[in-house]
Amino acid sequence: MSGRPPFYITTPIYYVNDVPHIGHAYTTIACDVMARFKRLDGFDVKFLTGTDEHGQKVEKSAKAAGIDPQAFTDKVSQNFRDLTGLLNISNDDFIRTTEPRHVTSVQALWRTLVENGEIYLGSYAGWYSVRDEAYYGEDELRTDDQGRKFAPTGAECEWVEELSYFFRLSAWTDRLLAFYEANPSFILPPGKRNEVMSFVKGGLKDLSVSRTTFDWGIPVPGDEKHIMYVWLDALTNYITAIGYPETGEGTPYAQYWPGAMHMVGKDILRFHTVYWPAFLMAAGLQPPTRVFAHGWWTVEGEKMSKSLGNVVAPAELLEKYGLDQTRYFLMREIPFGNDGDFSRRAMVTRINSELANGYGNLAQRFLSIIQKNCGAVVPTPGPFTEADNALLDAARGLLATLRAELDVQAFHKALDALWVVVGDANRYIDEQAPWALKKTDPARMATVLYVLAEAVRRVAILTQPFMPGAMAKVLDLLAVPEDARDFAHLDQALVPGTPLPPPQGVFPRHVEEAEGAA
RNA sequence: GGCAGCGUAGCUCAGUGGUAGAGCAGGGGAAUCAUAAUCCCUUGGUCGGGGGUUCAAAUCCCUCCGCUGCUACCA
Repeated sequence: MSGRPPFYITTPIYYVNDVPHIGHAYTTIACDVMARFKRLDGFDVKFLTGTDEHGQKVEKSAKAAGIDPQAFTDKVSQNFRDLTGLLNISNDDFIRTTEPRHVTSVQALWRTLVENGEIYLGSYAGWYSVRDEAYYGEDELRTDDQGRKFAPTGAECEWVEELSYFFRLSAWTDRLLAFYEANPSFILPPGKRNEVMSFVKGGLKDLSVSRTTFDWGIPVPGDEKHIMYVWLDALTNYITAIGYPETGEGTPYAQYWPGAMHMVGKDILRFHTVYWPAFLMAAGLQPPTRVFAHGWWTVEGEKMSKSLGNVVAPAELLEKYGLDQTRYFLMREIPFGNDGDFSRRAMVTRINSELANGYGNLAQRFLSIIQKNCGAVVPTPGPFTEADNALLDAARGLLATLRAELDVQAFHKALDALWVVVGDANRYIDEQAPWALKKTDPARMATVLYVLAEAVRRVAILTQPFMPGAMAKVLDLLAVPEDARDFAHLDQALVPGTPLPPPQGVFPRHVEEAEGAA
């Protein structure tokens, strides 16, 4: 227990049947930036990611691979665990829906819902596509000359009737709308909130929450022929990880819930903003605080797809462009929440123009003057001029700006604000021209270099959430102690006389190698 | 079809009533500490078309064209 305010952030649990791609990396990196920012800002952070491992598709894939589902998921889940290492993700936990703690949690939630009269046994009938794992409405289907029915996806459908448990979602329409009204920033960005609200306003039907057509899932307590609906299973991971069903005082649940923020792709927005709050409220629990739906990346202007063969593997990017560069690009290139395009050209432009030329070169130029002319120690400043204070004030103002931007997940704006100060610093060094002061006024030169070092120290501390590796290097170059790199130490200025190591490039320029038209 | 949104400089976008903006790209210049990086100046738009309200519209209203999202159990 600590007095620090709690902050709980989650990625979706990734479906193990997928191969990790840039989209997974994007979601996870965004969460990592939030988590690191909040930690540096003094919050007690819990950051969760993991894998979703149940369902008919997994069962089939396992069968196709000739192994049992558990062995199969053990194997593929590791792909996502590896991804967190690759991306330097600071998650505190990695949950798998096949873990005992999760089975316990989901079954407890189920029992509570049953006790509360929110679940009843009914029967579900409709046109079902095995391939799509989905039911379709009569009006959606196409009938061929032999009377066979086909889904819009082209998959053949069959009439299926099965016993199923239902969740009384219809009863929650008004209470959900009231919840959205009372919590305007529950769903971000605002456009998505409107979509969800208009969907709910259209009225909700009860939701089938169990299946009997396959086995790979969590059994319904007391009626084990039934497997729980995948979303009831999957969504519950967010409270499993904080110890549900233990919710009493002093538990992680009591500490972190309901102050949770779920980061999701726009495709799974409804499950998180309609079903999930309804499940929770029906169980007498509170909905989370924030669900943010981000957009999708295209690649060189085209939709990413297996058939096009243009799926971008995270490892490939990291190898080619570097980890922090990739993290920076993904957070900077498009307004968070919008769709955007990933292009090699844009990537290289940002790396060279903003990282290498803008930031890296700035550090290199004043650090090398210090190295050569100030005895390789933090210079001793004299009185500050108006120009000095202007730059320092700009750097001092960043914390408030970043807090406000990250409060609504505006990562691109946060980076933009940081780079405004980088630009200020580049103008400042040109205007002050310390290389000229070297001969005319060494004391003034020392002041200018000190001001630059201080400004860059602040910028570097605040940029850590986005590029932890590179910023650690910058802070090393400024000899900032490792325990003085959180936001509480922003006002702890550099100490004149502190020895500085020889400067090293932090962001190398990216030079395209000659290569084929790949 | 219904609901919502978008269409502003070559590209990506900001700007929601008061003489059109940023970054990148293009052109010219300065400087030389630095990763041939930086800084300054600059070319460029009848703000999708048309109509209306207003002293004044990219900004409000109507209409047309084009594009996008959502429209339930498709990870």
